[in-house]
Order: sequence, then structure tokens, then C-alpha cells
Amino acid sequence: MLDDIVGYRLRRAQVLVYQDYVRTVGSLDIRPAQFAAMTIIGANPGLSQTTLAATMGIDRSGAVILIDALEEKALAARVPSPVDRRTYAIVLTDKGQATLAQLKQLVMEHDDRVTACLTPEERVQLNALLLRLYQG
Amino acid sequence: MLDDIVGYRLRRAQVLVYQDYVRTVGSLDIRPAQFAAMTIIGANPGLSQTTLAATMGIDRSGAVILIDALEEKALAARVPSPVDRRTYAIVLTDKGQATLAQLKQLVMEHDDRVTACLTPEERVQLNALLLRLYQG
DNA sequence: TATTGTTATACTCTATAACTATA
DNA sequence: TATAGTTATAGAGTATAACAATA
Repeated sequence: MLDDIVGYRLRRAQVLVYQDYVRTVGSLDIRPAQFAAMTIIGANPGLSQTTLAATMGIDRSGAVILIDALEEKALAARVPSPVDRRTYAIVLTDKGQATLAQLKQLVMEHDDRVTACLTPEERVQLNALLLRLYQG
Repeated sequence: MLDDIVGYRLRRAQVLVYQDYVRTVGSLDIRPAQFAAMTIIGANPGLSQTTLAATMGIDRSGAVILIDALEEKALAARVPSPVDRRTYAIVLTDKGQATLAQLKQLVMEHDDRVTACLTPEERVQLNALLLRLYQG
């Protein structure tokens, strides 16, 4: 019965994928959520913490902690906005951009390894099905 | 880039599926891991905590906490083994079996709702792909 | 009034390591 | 010596609620 439930299979698959992620990225010590944040900041430099939180589907307070961690490692920075003194423009530092490039390489290798049991077509199919699951 | 990574899509999908699970089962207050444990115990009555942990892919100490919670709610019980005084045979109580039947109904409705955006064939396909992901 | 970022707090989930009692 | 269960502890991840500064 359990094996017919999408939620159960999702969780089991995610645990294994997460473990492989940690093994792969281990030495850099960047958590999956931190990698996601860096990728989003890299693609949308200058966004606010609230926008980042909304994009990632987490609470604003979570974005604060995420940026705190990245700032501590000098990977991201809070730049005061000239137009709205409540908000910061979040950007990657030079070190952050270099680290992100390195991370992307590692994560692609990780993703290939984790999906090695699928054909390229099946991998595309899985991605498409998962997207539809969380988009509608 | 993020949208091409299976791990990222897995996590996003799982968050949404988890939220729907909580909404559906909410009043019964049985966590996903507790439901998984009850289902496994129901299908394998008398198994040990170590076997349960191995089946679920968690640590033995996690199984203790899981069974503690189920025992507190009178859904499961530890029966001393007559042959090996180190182990317990874990079983569902009558209340546990009744609750499990009720839960299975709710979880099936939840799973149908969460996969409503997929055709039956696609749902089968997704399940098969996820299984292969965590089995090989 | 509403919004941004922040802090404090708490709760879930899980792992590690050390312990005990049995085998 | 090895194994089953247990406990204490710690860490990641996340949410809620309240607050100050600013709009």
C-alpha cells in the first residue's frame, strides 16, 4: 500500500538524493537551500529578501537566516536600496559568483549520478511530472 | 538552471504534497513517518524495532521515538518476545488497526488530490520513476 | 496602515554516541 | 563479542509572533 503513495516515494527518493548531494558538495559546506538561494540571487541580482523568500516558498524570517549564513561566508552581501530604506538589494560577491560556478558544476555531476538509472528521456519525463505536481 | 535539477524539483514537490497531507490528516495528528510505521507494522505484525527502522531507512533510535509516540496514543504496543528477551514484537492495537483503516482512506484521497493534475498513466509512470530513483 | 527586515522562540525530524541487558 | 533497545544530545530546517524602521 505504501508503495502506491506518491508522497511516500517522493520522500524516500528525496532522502537518497539529499545524501548524495551532501557527499558531493560536502567540502564546500553549502546546504541545498543555500545553493538554491545563491542560484536565484545569481539570476536575479539585487532582489529583496522578501522576493527571495516568495520565490523559494519559505517565510521571510527564513530568508534572513539564509542570507546571514551566506554573508558570513562572504558569498552574498546586503546592499542598501537607494529608493526604499526598508529593503536591501541582495547580490553575490565576486567570491560568491566563483563559488556558485563551482557549485553548479558539482551539482550537475551529482544530478547526473543520481539519475544514472534513468534514460535521458526518462529524466526529462520525471522532471516534467514533478513540475506539474508542484505547479498545479 | 535550478529547474533542471531533479533534487530541487523533488524537494519542491515534496513540500506541497506534505502540506496537503497535513491538511487532510490534520485532525488525527498522525505524522507521515508515523503513518508509514503503522502501515508497515500492519503488514508485518510482530516485527522488531530494528527491522522497522531498516525497512523505513532510519536509525534504530528513530524507531524508538516513533513507537513511543504510537504507544502513547494506544495505537501500537510492544509485546515481549518469548524467544529473545532483548527484542519486542511490535503490533497494532485494535484502536491502531481501526485508525490505520481510517488513515488509509484519508491518505488515498490525499494522494488522488495531489496527483489530480496527472493522468492515471502518468501517475503510474511517476511512481515507477521515483521507485527506480531510490532503488538503483 | 502596510511592509521590510529582524529577533526570539519553538517544534519536527533525524543522526551520533554511549549506555544496559541480553545473546 | 555482537545485537536490541534506550537515552541524551545536537543539528538542520522551518514556522509563528512580535518588534522597529520606513513607506
